[in-house]
Amino acid sequence: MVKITDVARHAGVSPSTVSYALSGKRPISEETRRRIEASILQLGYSPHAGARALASSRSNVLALVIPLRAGIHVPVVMQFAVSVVTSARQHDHDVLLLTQEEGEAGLRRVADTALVDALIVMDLQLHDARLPLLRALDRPSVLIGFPQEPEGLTCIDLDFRAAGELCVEHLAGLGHRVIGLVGSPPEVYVRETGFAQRVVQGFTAAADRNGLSSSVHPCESTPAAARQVAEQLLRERPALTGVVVHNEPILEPLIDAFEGLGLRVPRDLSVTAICPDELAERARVPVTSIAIPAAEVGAGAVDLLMKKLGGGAAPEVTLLSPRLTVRASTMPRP
Amino acid sequence: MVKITDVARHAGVSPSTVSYALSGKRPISEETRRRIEASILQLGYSPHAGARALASSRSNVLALVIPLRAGIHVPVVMQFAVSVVTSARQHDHDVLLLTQEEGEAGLRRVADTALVDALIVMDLQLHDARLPLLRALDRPSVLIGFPQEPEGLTCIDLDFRAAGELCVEHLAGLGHRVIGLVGSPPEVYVRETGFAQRVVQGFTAAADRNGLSSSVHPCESTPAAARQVAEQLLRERPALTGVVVHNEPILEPLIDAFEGLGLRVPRDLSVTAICPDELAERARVPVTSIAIPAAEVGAGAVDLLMKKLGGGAAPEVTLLSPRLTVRASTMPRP
DNA sequence: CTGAAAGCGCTAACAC
DNA sequence: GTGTTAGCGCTTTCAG
Repeated sequence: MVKITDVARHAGVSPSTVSYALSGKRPISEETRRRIEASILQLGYSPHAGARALASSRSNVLALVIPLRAGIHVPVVMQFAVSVVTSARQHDHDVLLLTQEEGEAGLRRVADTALVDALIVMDLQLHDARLPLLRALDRPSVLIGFPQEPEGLTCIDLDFRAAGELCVEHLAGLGHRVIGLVGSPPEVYVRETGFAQRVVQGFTAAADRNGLSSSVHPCESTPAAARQVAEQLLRERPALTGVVVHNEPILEPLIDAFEGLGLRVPRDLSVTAICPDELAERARVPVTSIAIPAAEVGAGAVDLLMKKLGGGAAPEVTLLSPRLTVRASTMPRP
Repeated sequence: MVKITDVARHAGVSPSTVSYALSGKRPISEETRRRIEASILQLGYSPHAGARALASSRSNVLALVIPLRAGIHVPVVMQFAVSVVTSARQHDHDVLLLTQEEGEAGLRRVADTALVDALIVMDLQLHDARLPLLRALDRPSVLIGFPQEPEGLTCIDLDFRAAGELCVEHLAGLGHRVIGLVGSPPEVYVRETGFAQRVVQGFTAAADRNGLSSSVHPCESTPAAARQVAEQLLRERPALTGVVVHNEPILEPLIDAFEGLGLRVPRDLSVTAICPDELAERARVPVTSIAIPAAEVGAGAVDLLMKKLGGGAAPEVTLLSPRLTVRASTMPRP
């Protein structure tokens, strides 16, 4: 193995000069720098990560905790992960993958052994057991998602409240006056990440603001439940012409159910959703939707972490603005 | 930060004794071990990963390269990844996540800097550009999937040939005499991972062995193509009663197409597939299928790597036997 | 702008 | 069964 002393000798300089040439932490004469670079290339030198970590107390590795819980949409998680890795690499960092399974112990382990410099945690519960630990850890962290109390933490996610509002604004702009939100399963509104509640808040607020008649319908993620909600909606609110869906698995079944009941989308009923683009695109009728900007969130999380690692302060709350993509499932009220 | 000398002093032993107590690399008296463990707990000691890596030339980290290519089924990739992480942890290793994007440079980087001890590479092309590098690297690696020439490498995957055979045996056992394989898009048979070819080989061999009349139909992954293949099959092979599908996206569309042409599944036509269970389960008619045993493959890959890291020899080829799950889409020939 | 040298915290001979 | 100690390869004062 070729080491820094080999390079130094070969270039006729001291090891520290090579080190500084590599890190840029002090000025090196053009001439010296070129000689060093040539030697590195010629000898095929790569600094030893462990030695570096030991001497500098920086591993240049980030931990990424990915969720395993049922009900999460896997492709989106993958998008987050890829985006985090890509962004991390741009900051000369690597990414260590942790599963939710290891829980607090895993976080503590990689932090305490100095395996990683910082952590990114996805998929937070409103009252996550890991929060106290994350607050206490000597290493910075960024959370993707929001717990009940973001105090003392750094969180980033799509602004789900604004997403709910934006869906309503879109429908209102098309002239719809009676709308419904078909939401996540009831239990999601109780525990979990709270994003479901925020969608409801945004939906309701925007509906009120625009003078729309609105109603909210939590719904299990089964076709049968979707059918039931569709029937109920038509029965109770015959003037309904707009629906917002925030429940990935039943997007298609719900549309099927409405069509089975004689409503054509979008002729009789406009449908918007908060869901991954791929799902919205692939539906029988491509659905006007707001996607989770996984790439932006991932990159943003890394940027925040880098700022903190650099000693800077990061905002506790970072909300990304939703963007609505108009597709074939919405049109002006008949 | 509390270090090994602190623990040693606190426990009244030498640093090396603490080290050996931790690694188990030499016998420690019961009494001493207890004192050390108590001190570790009391002081909250965690060994510094970098220092460890430097002194032992072992980082206890594995690299996992995940694919990004279009056409791969994301949930399966995630299953692999989770399984690798879980298995690695059981061997006291962590997992560094690399994306395909970095290519050879990424592999070289993490290997040369001694960031990782070994590598797992997913989603190999038949003639993968990374193969020479993997063969030359001073660190062991395991490939999930098979290149054209596995010589000098260690590969593991589902036995796709046996999977093709098993589907046919199942249909033959139900009395079907005329069967077809609806396969992956044509281009997949040319480049890519070669698993598609192996399914065809198994399918054809088993059909011949059982005296069945068989035909193979590559198919684009679009509903339109699926419809076309269905029509063609009915036209050219009116006696057809069994179909094997090896093309995830069109599994449902193909069944729809057959039903649209007046065939009921499974009454008139038995359908089996090679695809993730979730897909097979969720179909309109739950499909008898062979899944990719992602958890087993991931765990197997880690086991092979550990064997190699331990200085042992690992077989070049490890094929996992397919398991067929009977669901509602197959029944005896009418 | 460059060098010398003292560690970083741990492991693994080597000694007993 | 335990202790002593020499590194592992790099970074970073301190000195010039």
